[in-house]
Amino acid sequence: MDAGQFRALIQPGADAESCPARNVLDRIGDKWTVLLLAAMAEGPRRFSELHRMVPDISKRMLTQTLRGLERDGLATRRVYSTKPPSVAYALSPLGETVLGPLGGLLGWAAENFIAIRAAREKFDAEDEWSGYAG
Amino acid sequence: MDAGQFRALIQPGADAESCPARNVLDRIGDKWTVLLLAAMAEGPRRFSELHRMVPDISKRMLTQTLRGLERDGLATRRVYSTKPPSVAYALSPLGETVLGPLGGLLGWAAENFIAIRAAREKFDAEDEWSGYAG
DNA sequence: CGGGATCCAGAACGATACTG
DNA sequence: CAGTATCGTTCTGGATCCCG
Repeated sequence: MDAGQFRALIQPGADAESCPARNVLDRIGDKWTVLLLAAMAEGPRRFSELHRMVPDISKRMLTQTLRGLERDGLATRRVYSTKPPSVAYALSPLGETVLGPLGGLLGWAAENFIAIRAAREKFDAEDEWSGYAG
Repeated sequence: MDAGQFRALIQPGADAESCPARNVLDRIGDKWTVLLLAAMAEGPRRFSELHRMVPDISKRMLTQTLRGLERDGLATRRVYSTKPPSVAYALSPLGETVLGPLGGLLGWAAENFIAIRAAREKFDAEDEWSGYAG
């Protein structure tokens, strides 16, 4: 993709509500959404199963994040009236389609993480000298 | 990409500091980083130029976000000792490489935004009925 | 088991004023 | 012009308790 196309995707001047880029970034930019998309990538999972796959999430955020995905049509929620009740979450067809683009970005992250870390450490080291006070 | 590869990119159980996925998402998930990457996609820009391209950012956040990009090695900062001084920001070679994967995700957002909006409105409409109290 | 309700700490962000 | 410093707000997410 060239730079011009890239700028078009941002819609400069558009408010956050009507900008597709900001909308999707607001969702995947939160703390847990991507982890849960990954957890559901291989198939449906129960609530407690998702909680085990992402151990450091609180029940509150697990519920809330799944609600958000369901609201956006990326995941589906099915309730089974067993005793005690069980609930299964799965990616919707739409949700499946995000795995490709998202995986591309995460792949980039994995490939370049070393370089990023190195840049960070170098930057921080130089910053220490600029803070030098004699 | 298949689901197994997707899960590998997440590194379940890894702390946020050492997880490439969480690191890159923490950066692009903030309010301004992607807008600024887009603004620099076509070439170097001056500080005030970036401010005009992203009008609703405060100077504080503009500086802070650019610092973050510089720290991660995605952007470069060059100071020209003119009078008054001017500063130019540009994508680094590493920064250029993120435009592809990021553009893929933003393209997905643009393509599916209508469907997401529709799902949202449907979900919210049904929620109103579940809140019905007689 | 799968949540909802409430409270609270910290981070992110905006507004304003000041500076070399 | 290109920032820095400070303050105040808003927003996010964790902790805890309660429910069918």
